[in-house]
Amino acid sequence: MGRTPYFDEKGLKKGAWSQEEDDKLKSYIQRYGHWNWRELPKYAGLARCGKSCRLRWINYLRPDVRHGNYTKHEEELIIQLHNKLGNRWSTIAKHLPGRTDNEIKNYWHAQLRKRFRHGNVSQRDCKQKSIKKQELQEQPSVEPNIVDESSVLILESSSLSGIQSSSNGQNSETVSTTSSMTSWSWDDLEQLIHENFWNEPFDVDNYGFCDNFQLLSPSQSNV
DNA sequence: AATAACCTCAACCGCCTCGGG
DNA sequence: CCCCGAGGCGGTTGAGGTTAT
Repeated sequence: MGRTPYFDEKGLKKGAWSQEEDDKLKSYIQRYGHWNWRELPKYAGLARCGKSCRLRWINYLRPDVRHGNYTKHEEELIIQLHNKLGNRWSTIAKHLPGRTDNEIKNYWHAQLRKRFRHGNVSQRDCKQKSIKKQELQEQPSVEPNIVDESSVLILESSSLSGIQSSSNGQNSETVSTTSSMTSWSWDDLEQLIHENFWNEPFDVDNYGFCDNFQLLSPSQSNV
């Protein structure tokens, strides 16, 4: 995947990175660090702009970057955090160790696309029909901050059972809850996120945490 | 088997923020 | 203050892969 490599008018390479470029960037940063992104490619022997190098390192080459499927736990966290924070992907990413803002953003948009489809309007259809962004935002069924009952099942876990989606997507002191559930402050949520991530072993295929989740139908979830 | 439709995600673009001069 | 450069961020694009017809 990725874009076809090409050179711009300044002779800088754009598009997909080659293995050789990856190796150069990685070994340079591991040896000298990224002291100046604009100057770095020159010293690393790369015909790339600094921005491109920075993105490649942050989103792909960094040793602590984790790729692969999202757990139900991560999925729920993203939904909850997005409801709380909106499109602040970098902030959301800070709560998911090993995940990058770009990756989370992509994941979220993939989820949104499912919601589009449930409303019989795919993003691709929208693009092809040149529907303007503003027009999209005016459609109630595609409001990104509202958890769509028809397409997103609210996950209930033993540890997160009190957390429900905030319906307005705005920042508030507590995450809204159902009437029978306890309120969660933002601090509680942050603490929970932190504890779960560092205490739970990570294994995508055999993630025991998932066993604690119970899928609720929209009517059950009382959203 | 061929084609269209859809999905995924790496990468780019442009704007914003912040710090230094 | 104001300007400028660098880094950071969010939105968007586009190409390859997958699934449906």
